[in-house]
Amino acid sequence: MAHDSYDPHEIEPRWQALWADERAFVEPNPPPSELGQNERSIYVLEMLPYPSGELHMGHVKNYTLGDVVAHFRRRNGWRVLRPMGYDAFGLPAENAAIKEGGQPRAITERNIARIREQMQRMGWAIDWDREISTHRPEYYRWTQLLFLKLLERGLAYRKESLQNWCPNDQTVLANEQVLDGRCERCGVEVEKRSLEQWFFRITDYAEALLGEMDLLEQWPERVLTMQRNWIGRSEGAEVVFHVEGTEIDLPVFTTRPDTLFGATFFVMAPEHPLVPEIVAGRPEEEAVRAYVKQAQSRSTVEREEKAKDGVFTGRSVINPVNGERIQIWVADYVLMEYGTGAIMAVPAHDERDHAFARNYGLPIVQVIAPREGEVDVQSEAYVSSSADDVLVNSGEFSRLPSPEGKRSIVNWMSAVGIGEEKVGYRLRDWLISRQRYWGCPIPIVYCERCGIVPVPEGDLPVLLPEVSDFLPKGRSPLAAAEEWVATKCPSCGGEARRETDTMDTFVDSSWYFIRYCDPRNAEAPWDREIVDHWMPVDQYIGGVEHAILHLMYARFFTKALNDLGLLGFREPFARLFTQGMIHYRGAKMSKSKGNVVAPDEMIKRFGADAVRLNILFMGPADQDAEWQDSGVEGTSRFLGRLWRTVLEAAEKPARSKVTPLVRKAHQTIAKVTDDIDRRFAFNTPIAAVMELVNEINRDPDDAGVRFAAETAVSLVQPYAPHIAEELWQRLGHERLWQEPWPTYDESLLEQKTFELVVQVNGKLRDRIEVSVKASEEDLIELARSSPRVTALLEGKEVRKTIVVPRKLVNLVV
RNA sequence: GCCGGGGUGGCGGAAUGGUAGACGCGCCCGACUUAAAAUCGGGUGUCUUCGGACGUGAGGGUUCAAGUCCCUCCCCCGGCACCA
Repeated sequence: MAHDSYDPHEIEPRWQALWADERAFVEPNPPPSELGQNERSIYVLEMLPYPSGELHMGHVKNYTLGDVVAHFRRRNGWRVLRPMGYDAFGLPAENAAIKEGGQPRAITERNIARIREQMQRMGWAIDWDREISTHRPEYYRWTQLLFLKLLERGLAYRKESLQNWCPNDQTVLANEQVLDGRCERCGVEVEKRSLEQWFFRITDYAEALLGEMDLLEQWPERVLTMQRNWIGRSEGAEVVFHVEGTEIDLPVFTTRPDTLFGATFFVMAPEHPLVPEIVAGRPEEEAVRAYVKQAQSRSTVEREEKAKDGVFTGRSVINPVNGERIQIWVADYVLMEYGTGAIMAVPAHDERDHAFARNYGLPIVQVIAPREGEVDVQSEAYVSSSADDVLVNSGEFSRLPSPEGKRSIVNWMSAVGIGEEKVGYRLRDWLISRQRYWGCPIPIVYCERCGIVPVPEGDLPVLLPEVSDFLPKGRSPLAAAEEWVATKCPSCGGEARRETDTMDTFVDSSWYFIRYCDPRNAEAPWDREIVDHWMPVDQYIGGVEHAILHLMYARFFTKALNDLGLLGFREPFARLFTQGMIHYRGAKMSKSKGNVVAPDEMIKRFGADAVRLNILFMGPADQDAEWQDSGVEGTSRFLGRLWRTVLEAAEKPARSKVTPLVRKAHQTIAKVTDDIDRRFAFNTPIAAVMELVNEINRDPDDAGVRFAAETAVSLVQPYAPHIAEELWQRLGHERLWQEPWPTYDESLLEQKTFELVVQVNGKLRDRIEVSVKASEEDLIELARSSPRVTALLEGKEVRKTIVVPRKLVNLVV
């Protein structure tokens, strides 16, 4: 009988409408009496999308992965929280407003409408009742409240310091947003500017961010490594050097206290605040001032590339371990941002100090020696962290092994009060101020009398006013909104001005996963009981590009909110899966490279199911993958084959006979279930279902055809839900999304016979079809009597026989 | 330099220490068709004297048996790096 042919464009919208009608994927919060009973509840979350007008392949991969997990869990009897929203503040909308005119708000709303529609066309099983967007007052009101909570606890603060400034985007950037001295967004080289800005004290959490990685057993190693690198913990000591002839003490941080006796000079960063005081009134003052000025005009990149230079200050410090006078220099190879902005220089054992010493003829004294052999520290620094090294020229500490030397010197220093153990971090506090318009206003007022005054919680939200000019001018466009800026001090009622900077958008996305649990709460950012019911997120899925930025900020927020008593957990994301990127024509698929394949185009041609199937069939989801133009054609062709195969099978009666096809179906259930659940592999289940369908076509008269076809449809549902529902219905059933996940019968996993592999000396010599009931002795006998084997055994003695039941026999001669 | 992840046909990739290359793409042959598309069937690692031999970045090792475990090395990708 002839069937209609597979038409995704007819099927897909119909089922999407039905899912919406029947509220198929809406998961309301449990009633208060059931909060906390969450054994069969799971929170599946994918990273919050930025709503550009266009869905891209990265989104398709991300949300289809989540979709498979969500469907799989739901059909296995779990309550699944799977929300969606938009990371809607940010520069692109503002830049679009500058370019095309209009308000960022309107542009953003338009883009959200478009991307939502595209997502709905993908058929993702999302609870749209929980939709949020970070740019709406109902959301950012609470972002502001959380800022105030952090402020109250001393975790938000304002300070003046040298910051990364992007001259293109006309705003400061957090350290995390600078790559190789360039703006992570636009690629322009960043400058240094001294500005007063708002920070979050993430460095207070450096230890927790490292230590509590234990709670993240399921995170990919590479992400943890990146975060560890970023935090950059190093153990050492802080040692105080006294500046001769002044009242000034200068502390330095060193990881090598065992080299203290080798400190032959001292270096301060050009930006060190005490440099002017040290040289004031001295003959060297002019030269030092000139050097500092020159250093400040050089970019970070320039500083690194040039030879190490510096200038003598005319002053000396006293080396506290041996009382020796050593010269103080100012040099820009010492960074103000790390440690104390000053170092003790040990040229014998540090390459940088060595280069500097050679340039200026400063003394080089060896204090570390290998246990055996000689090194010439005059020609090259001896940099080694070997436990076999010993101290030399170090007074009473000489001849101690290096690790012991470290300990002894630190102990002695803390006893006499000149130094102590100290841990240093590379991590800096998170700079959150942005001199841009389209972001969450910082709820702060500046009053001449009262200073920095937080906006009272009851006055939130501080609404973002509409302005007409978004062109960046080095200060926030909000500063031009005079009526908005001028306000009354909440504390004294006098004249005051609002903070005009907005928050980094990473603040918005550092707590959205919490809001999803209780998205319509108008009294508070969330109800803790509800949040503790769903959170932490059981399975988080997203791009590896957020390994440091978003994932570290969100971890910090969660810990801080936990310390504030607002949450009952320390880590936001229990399990993390990072997907690989999509490449096309040799480069990462991206708008800026001009090599995007629009999912929308693909849907128009092949339907959402084929696109979904293809993106996961491409390869292991955690690896980067090259987009193949012919790929979707392949999966589309498979869906056509599935369609025809199932419709033919639908005409056959259901029988309960155990046939080879029934066994194959059970094997496929086992394989698909294990792959999705335990291995988190999404490409191989598709191959397994393809195999099953091929098998059905190979033997369409097998009595198990109908069962096998139903199994194939059921197993493919998380990947291709539209065609699966349609076929399920045509097979005479109701709603497949509500159908329990198929189970397999362990006893049917084995075929009646198997192919016995016969090896001689480990080499494949023959394959024999054998009943699974054959005993070991039978197998050996069969193997030995194979004609191809007897020829090889001729005149030889079998020394050893290995039998792997139901697999192979290996005869060793 | 340090840390992490990789390296398998023409391509994407598959393989709890047990048949290397499942599944798909591409290509070749055939069927259907006036023809084409679609679809269906068959073939497709390399070499071969058609018996086989060789083959998972290179070289060693463990094992009855290694893509898989161990050692040495090469290459590619990512992170960190003037961080004291």
